[in-house]
This record gives sequence, structure tokens and C-alpha cells, in this order.
Amino acid sequence: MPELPEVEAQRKLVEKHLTGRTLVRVAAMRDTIVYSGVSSRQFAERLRGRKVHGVRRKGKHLWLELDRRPWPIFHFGMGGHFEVYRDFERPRFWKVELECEDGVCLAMTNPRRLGRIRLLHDPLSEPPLSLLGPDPLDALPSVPAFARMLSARRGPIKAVLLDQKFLAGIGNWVADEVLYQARISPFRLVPSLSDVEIRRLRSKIRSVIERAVAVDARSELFPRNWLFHVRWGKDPEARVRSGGLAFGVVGGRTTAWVPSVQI
DNA sequence: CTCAGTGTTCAGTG
DNA sequence: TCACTGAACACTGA
Repeated sequence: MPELPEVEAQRKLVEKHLTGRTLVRVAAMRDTIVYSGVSSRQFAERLRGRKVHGVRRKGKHLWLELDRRPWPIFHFGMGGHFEVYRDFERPRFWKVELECEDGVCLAMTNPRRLGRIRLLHDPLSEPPLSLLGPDPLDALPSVPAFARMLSARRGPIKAVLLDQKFLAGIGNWVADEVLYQARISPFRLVPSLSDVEIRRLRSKIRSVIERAVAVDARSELFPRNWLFHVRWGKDPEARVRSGGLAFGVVGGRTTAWVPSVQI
């Protein structure tokens, strides 16, 4: 679930419910894996009574700006989300529960426990956030800057797109979608890309992410001609219509592409 | 019962 | 240093 568009949708949700509010009660599920560098108990103590000034995101990381540091940073790993509710109905797999003065509760879930919850004084200037490349939604590099970034890279283009030090927030499905729409094979080595292809790639990174964010990452609202539907759908005819879908492994990840379209 | 997976990190290798 | 591979992490759901 959680690539840039999904995390941005979560950010908006959290922003809507927590901005300007005070965390009157904080519950933290005991978990020594998801909580990183801080115990769940300590985490809850540090947050209780704090006022939320803002909710920010970079790449797949989400954090709260509070009236006092340190601030909490959330990463979902392979799954999870924030859930809003009023009564005592904690969702399955909850890791943190934040309650506001108006009784609204917000919980972060993380079923597979590959996510991380941290407490940092200045998120943007400390790892892991300080190691990230630019966020393609907020700060997509210009064409020349993008070309310069690529010129420092080798290897298959998909592996580079997945590298969070290159751009922050692109994950497996976004990478496949962007390459499909840019008509570039995921296996193409970066040095072999032409200027035209580099422009097309950058432009598709922007359009795919903007479009997914515009519909709050609700995949049923993605344009019908996106690879996404063919890839995850169970309609075999759609696969044929797409021109023949292939699966392979690039950058250690399952990759879907259409060989007849992607050169 | 088996296995892939919308992610990240680290050790080992070239 | 760069880059790639594979494994590990942990657990759900098909």
C-alpha cells in the first residue's frame, strides 16, 4: 500500500484530524521491532500533551511537527495506514493510538511489522530522511538537473527509480507504471537512455504521481489505461489487450512490463 | 501447506 | 567507490 501517493493520502488524513489539536492521550503497543531507537513507552510519554502544528511527508516518510521536539516519524514498510475513529475500536495491528481533546482517535497500523516509528529532533537533517533524494511531488528536479542525476548512475533504470537516494517515494508499482507510460524497458541501462527518453521519463514520473495523489491513491480511480489495472487485475483479457504482459525481476523486485510497448 | 509481497538494510562479491 | 545479488526481517492472505 505505501508508496508516495498512498503516504501523501495518509498525510492529508492525519493533517485534517490532528492539525491544531492536542494529543490528550497516547497509547503505544509494545513492539521492539517497529519502534526504532525508542521504546513504545518512552514514545507515548514524549507525545502526550503535545500540540500538533503540522503534518509533513518526504518520500514514504511521514511525521508530525509538534510544539516541542522530538517529533514522531512514521514509515509503513510493506503495509499499514492511519485510521480515524471515535469510539474505542482500535484497528487490528495498531501500533500507536493518538486521541485528541474532541475524542477523535487516530491509529497507525502495521500488520507486517516492516514499518518503523522513530522519534527525532530534526527529521530532515537526520537519517534516514537526510539520505533521501528529492521528493518528486514537492521538488521534481528540472530537466537538466534530472539528466545530471542520471548521468551519475549505471545499472537498469528500474533499479535506479527504486533507489530512495535518487528520488524519494517511488516504489514498485509507481516505477513499473512510469516506465510503461514512458515506453522504456525496466532493464534498460541508464547510460543507454537518450535525451528524449530522459525527458519522457521525468515527465511521466510527474504525471503518474500527480494523478495518483489527485485521487488520494484510490486505485479504482486511476485512469483505465494504466498498467496498474492490468498488473493487479485478474482479467486475463486485459493482459492480452495490453499487448502481452511479462513478469520478471529487476532490482530484486517483481517487475511487470509490456515488451511490445517498452523498448 | 506454500509462497509472493506497493520496503529497507546489510553482508558478500565483482 | 560503485553496483549488484541474495538474504533477512515479519506476517498476512491467496
